[in-house]
Amino acid sequence: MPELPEVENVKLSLTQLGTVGQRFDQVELRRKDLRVPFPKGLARDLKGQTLLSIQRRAKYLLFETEKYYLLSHLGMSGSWRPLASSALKTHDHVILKFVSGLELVFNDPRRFGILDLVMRAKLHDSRWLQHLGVEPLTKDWSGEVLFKGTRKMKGPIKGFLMDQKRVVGVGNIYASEALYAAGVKPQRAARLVTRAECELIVSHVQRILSAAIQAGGSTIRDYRNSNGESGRFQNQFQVYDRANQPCHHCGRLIRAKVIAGRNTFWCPQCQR
DNA sequence: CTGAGCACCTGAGGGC
DNA sequence: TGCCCTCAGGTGCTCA
Repeated sequence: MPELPEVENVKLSLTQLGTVGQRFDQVELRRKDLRVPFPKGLARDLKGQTLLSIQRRAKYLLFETEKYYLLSHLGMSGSWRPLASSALKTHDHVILKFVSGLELVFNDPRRFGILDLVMRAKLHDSRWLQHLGVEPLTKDWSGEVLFKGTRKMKGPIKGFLMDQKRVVGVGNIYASEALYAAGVKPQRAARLVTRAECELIVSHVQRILSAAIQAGGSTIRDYRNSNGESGRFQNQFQVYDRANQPCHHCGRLIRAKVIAGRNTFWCPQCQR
C-alpha cells in the first residue's frame, strides 16, 4: 500500500484528528506480533506518555513521546483509523487508547507492518532506521548525490531508486512514474545513467512525490488515510499498471516486466 | 559490498 | 458456486 506520499498523508490525517498533545492510556494488543513480535512492555511503557508529535522518516511513522518513539510501518496493507463508534474488524491488531477516550486502531491483513517502541536517544540506531538512506524531498538529495552513488552500480536504476539504503520513500509505483518522466528505461544499469539524467531523475522524483502528497497519495486497491479518504494520484499515472495501453505522449504501448523483483512499467519510445 | 531470490501473509480477481 | 492460480503499494534475510 504505502510509499512516501501515502505515509505522509497518514501522518497528516492522524495529526488532523487532534491526536497530538493527548496522553496515552491503555494499549490493547489483540495478537502477539505482526512481522515481528511486539516489544515487551509496549503497553506498560506507553501508558501515561504524551504524544508530542507525529513525524515521518522514510516510510515509517514516528509517534514522539517524552521518553520514546513509537515506530509504525504500514507494510503493504496497514492502516490507522479512529475506532469512534465503528465496530472492530478482522485484522484489527492494535488499539491505542488515549485518556480523552479517542482510540486509534491499527488494521493490517497481511501483517507485513511493524510496531516498535524505542528510547528517544536510540531512535536512529534502531534496527529499522539505522540503514536508511537520504530523504528525497530534502536538499541532501541531488543529481550529484545520485550520480556519485550510482557510478559502480551494475544493477538497474529502478532497483537503486527503490533501495531504502540509498534513497528512502520511493517504492514500486513512484519509481516507474519518475523514470518515465525522466525518459530513462528502468532496466538501464545505474552506472550508465548520465549526470544530466541523474539531475532529471531527482527533479522528477521530487516533483512526483510532492504532487502525490498533494493529491492525497495513490489508491490502487485499499489505501485510505486515517480519515478513510482514498488518494487521487492514481488518476495521474502515466505508466504504472498501464501495460499494453497507449503512452499518453507518443501512443506506443506501455510495456511491463519484472525488474528489481517487482512488476515495472515503461514506454519503449519515450524512455531510453 | 552487491544483487538476486525467497520468505513473510491475506484477499481479490480471473480462468475453468 | 467453487477451486486453483497469480498477483498486490514492502523489506529483511540468505546465499553466491
